[in-house]
Amino acid sequence: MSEAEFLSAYDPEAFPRPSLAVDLVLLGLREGRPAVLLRRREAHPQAGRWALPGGFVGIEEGIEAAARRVLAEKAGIACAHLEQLYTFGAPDRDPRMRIVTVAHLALLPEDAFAEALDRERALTAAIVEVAWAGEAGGPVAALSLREKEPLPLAFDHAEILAMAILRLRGKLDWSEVGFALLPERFTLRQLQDVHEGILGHPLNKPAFRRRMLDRGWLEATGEREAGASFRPAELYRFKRPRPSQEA
Amino acid sequence: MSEAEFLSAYDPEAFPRPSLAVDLVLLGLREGRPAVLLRRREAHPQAGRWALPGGFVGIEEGIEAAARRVLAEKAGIACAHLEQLYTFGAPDRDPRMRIVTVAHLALLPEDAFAEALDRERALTAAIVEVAWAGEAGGPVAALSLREKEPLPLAFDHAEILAMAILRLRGKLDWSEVGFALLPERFTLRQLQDVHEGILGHPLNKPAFRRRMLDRGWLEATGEREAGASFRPAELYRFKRPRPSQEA
DNA sequence: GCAAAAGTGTTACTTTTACACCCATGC
DNA sequence: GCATGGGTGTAAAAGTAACACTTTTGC
Repeated sequence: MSEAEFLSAYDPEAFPRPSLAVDLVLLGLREGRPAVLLRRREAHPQAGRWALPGGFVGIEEGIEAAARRVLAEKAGIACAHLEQLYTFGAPDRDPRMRIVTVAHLALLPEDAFAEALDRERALTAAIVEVAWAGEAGGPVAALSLREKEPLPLAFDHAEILAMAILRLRGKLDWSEVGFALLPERFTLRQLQDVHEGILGHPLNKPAFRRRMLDRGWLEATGEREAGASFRPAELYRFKRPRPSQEA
Repeated sequence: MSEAEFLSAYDPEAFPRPSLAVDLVLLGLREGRPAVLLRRREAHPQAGRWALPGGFVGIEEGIEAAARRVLAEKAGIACAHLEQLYTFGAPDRDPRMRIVTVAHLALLPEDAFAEALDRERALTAAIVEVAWAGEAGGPVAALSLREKEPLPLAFDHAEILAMAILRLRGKLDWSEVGFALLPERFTLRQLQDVHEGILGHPLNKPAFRRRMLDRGWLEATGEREAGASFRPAELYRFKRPRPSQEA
């Protein structure tokens, strides 16, 4: 039997299959704390609970493509840092049917976060309250912006959110993800605010400055921040390092 | 409409779905280098190429459960360190049909690796040749044990293998995964061999010893290695740290 | 005693941390 | 000139790397 013959004889419907979805943790910073964009579920199941934006993966659609489509359709965002987080597939995670979801983490600078919140009326921002320090892991809660009341999350989305925070904390200071939460030009103080917001604790200023500058990621623009009643800070730009070179 | 009514009206067959599989990178060390267990594909597609052991996820089966089942069925291994790696779902990764696979990394101590290789005649060991240093990333090759000839890998399995190495290198020295590649009792030299094999470069002995001992992961057993014609090394045991405590 | 590898002490070096201070700007 | 936050110098501390050396075993 040739490969072509084999393929034509193959029955792709032989076994029942789970549905495949993507869910997005749309993460930004608000009031110096991590924040997510959530949708209130109007339909069953779990009507009234808050869910991460998500959608099914099309039969001819790549997984990242599906995530980008959801990003565009549900949040109106054309481009953002997007990475695969983890795949959640407990048989009972959704009562409708077996749905396996590939969770993704999308990082939004403060203005993109605010824009999406303005534009998409279905989305609500929630502060992410992290009850643990460092990379210990554990539960997180989503709090409403104003009343700071907990918003109950749908399905296993609290777990997904917790993993997003864990991942981000883990790679923040050795990778370049931090810049995805900043506008194109930013001050070192803004960069430090991002790190402090994600890590959940204050950092030493001179040490932080030097670490960042020594990484070779930053390029001074020569421009300065405007509108402050004190010494204006220099604006930096993220300089993508040369592709790769190692010994 | 109540939640119960909604659920009974829901049609789970509304859209075509991808098939969902798990693939396992069964990683061990052989001749001081990383090695994987592969199956030669006898059937189309890609007959003659070498594939990671894998299988479909049952409709009522959790993803990790499926990975453990494949571990048991295809490698005869009841228990090993197993972690989810990444989900691969390019639409054309398998010519039969759309198959999305959740790749996993399983770590086998040297004897478990050898046992699985002996027991399961369908499995072949291959040395993983890593062409890059550190965590630069890039292509890897699978070489036959004896002739050191490259074994062509099926589908996107070379990519999966590369990601397994990348992941392992990345977390080797701050996490406890290294111990998953060792028997219950081991010498510091064996531990160093594991690290050197995975990282692909030699390490300084006193520095390595002290780092490991200072981590608080090791417990001296008081016993000593036997059968050497030189000073026998102390045997240590991995001591799981207290669950978690942070400031 | 010799060979081989285990295991340790010391020094030098690099990176990180902390504190203090100076600088530039708007009011 | 004063308040405010930006930015830098210096010194202490911690962690890492390298080397030389001692120890213990089988033959």
